[in-house]
Amino acid sequence: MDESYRTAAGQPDQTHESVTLEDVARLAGVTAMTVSRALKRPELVREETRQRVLDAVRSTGYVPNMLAGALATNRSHLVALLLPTIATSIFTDMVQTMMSTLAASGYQTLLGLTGYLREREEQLVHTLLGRRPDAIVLTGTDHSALTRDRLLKTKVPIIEIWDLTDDPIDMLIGFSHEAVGSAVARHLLHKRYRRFAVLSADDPRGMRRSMSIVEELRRHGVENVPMEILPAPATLQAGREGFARLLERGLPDVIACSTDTLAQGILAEAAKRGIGIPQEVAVMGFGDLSTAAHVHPALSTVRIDGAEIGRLAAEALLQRLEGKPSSPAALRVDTGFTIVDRESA
Amino acid sequence: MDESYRTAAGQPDQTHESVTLEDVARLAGVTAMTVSRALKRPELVREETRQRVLDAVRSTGYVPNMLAGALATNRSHLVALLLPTIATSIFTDMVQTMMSTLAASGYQTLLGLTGYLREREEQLVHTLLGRRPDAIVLTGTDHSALTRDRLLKTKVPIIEIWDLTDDPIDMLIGFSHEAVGSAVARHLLHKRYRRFAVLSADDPRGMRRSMSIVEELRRHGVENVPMEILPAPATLQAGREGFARLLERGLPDVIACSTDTLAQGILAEAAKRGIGIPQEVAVMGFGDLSTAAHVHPALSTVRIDGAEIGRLAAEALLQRLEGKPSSPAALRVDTGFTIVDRESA
DNA sequence: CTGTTAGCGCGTTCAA
DNA sequence: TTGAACGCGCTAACAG
Repeated sequence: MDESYRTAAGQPDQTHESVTLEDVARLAGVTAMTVSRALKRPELVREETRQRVLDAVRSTGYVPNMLAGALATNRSHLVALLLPTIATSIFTDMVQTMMSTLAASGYQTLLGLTGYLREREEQLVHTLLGRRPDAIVLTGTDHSALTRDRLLKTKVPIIEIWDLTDDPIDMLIGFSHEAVGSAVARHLLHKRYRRFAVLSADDPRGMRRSMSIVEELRRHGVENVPMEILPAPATLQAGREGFARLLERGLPDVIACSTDTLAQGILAEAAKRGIGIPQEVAVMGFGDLSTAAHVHPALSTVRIDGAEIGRLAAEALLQRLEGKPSSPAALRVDTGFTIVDRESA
Repeated sequence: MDESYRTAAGQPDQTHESVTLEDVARLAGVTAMTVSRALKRPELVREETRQRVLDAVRSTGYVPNMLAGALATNRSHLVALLLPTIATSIFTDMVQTMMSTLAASGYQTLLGLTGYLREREEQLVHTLLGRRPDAIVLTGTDHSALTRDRLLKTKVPIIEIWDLTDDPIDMLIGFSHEAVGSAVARHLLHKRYRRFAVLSADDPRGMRRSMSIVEELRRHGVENVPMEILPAPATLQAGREGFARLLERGLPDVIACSTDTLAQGILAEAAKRGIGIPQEVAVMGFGDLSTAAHVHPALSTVRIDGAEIGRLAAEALLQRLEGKPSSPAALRVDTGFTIVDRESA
């Protein structure tokens, strides 16, 4: 009987073994409440008892249960971060900066990878909402209708980063991909290139940058710019393949890439084929400041400052979460970008 | 009175606005418990009531509060993943694979970045433990004494990945960095190079690979191998600088790098200086399968399969968390590595 | 098949 | 300065 009853539990015996406030309290000869205060509001507890409590904490190895804490206070100290992928270096600087800034204020980051898929993002938003994050960070501004709805209803602070739009869900920090594209086009025209080509990964923002290049060129009378599109995320190998395909359509003066990684792929394939970069073909990239800074001496590129986006986003969230009740105005920041020419670098 | 009472709350009015089981239950004309069952164990609920419940869920926009659920069941469905950094591509494949495998079984990932710092890891382990994760994944096997202690006491399943050791905390999936180093050395000797150099980032495992190269070379009679060490994480720029410094000590036949990124830095600097790779200097890298697969046609490299590590780790965890109570034996897997020569590729 | 009771661990809110 | 009672939202266990 006893035997069968014990095994009836089914799940492995996850004995609730963890030390609780109560355990610490008993050892310190106080109430759970006092222990809680000693840890969170030390100034409310007499020095002596506080010491007894801290000793008890140490000797028991007590670790506060944030699940319970979050449930009781309705503050999870969790920030949900939705990112397309970490397979490309483009976001790494932003992520590192945002995470460490948040961590410094006691917030942890719950990461969700969308793979540039809106349905995935939709599902992730739903699941992550279950953790009751104190804030949500979304990459991009293009979401499913359902996602937007859910998010607009929530009172959770939301930041969309890495893009601009006229109707953000809440806060917004990013830059215009159309502006990047046309700036690239004008830069290349200014440098007197004649025969252009575009190599793009098919992620939404990369495509917008690329299309914007094409359109700006057209506005300046350049038609029929060859363009190759490869599946996201952009990889070295994709860059090599794309370059090979572009070559079949003739050697251009310059190739504009949606990302530095593709540009580097071109460098690799060019080395293999003995094509001189930038003598025979110039290459232009796009990327995060820290990774792009020294990409390759033969490369020009568009730099964006991922770290700044991460820092601004984290600070805006913290302001909203911990700041004074004075209604925090809607935030909208254009972080801009910089064109770095290999010759001027 | 009423007025002052309301503002006395201090914190911004985080009105507990979220829909609860109770709300749904009321609408569906059942108990909270029935709603819970309808969602988690549908087979225990009559089809008709189940439908009523689901309708109520939809019309209220109910999202289960996993904080409360976790507290009640002592299962958080959270996996803590401690990683040195995401600034290098070396871990990305592992992370993606692990996260998606876990996500498929309803587990979310809590990321902690240690920056290769043991104190940081120690602190992160402490904080993350507060979330009561169902499992913990650590990168590497070298932890502070305190971290080890804490982790050994916990009953939470733990996996150390990306390395091997004789006394793992719990489960272990990785490969030997000493073996990588000596294999690289033998490979290069076999290819008849004479003048060697080593370029390494100063992260612990990278250093072990590099030192192992040097030692194996010494065992074969090659002494005084020049070695440059750069701060972690490895970047393109670090590779360029390191290469420049190595050149000051004379041009070697081959340079072995602790990471592909450094190797690519060498390629960039070599291109700038007009040094032919691999004609004048051969370069050897090290990296994750998917990113290293097509690094550069001029590069040889050591491939490790990050995706496999991620998959194995996730599956081992799931097995332990959801598997049959049959005591899950200690797990230890050597995932090995492959040397890929540019000529044989 | 459904409801009731109790408790997960913590913090808010009073009272002492 | 400290304690007692209660509730956060959910689910295990048992009763019906």
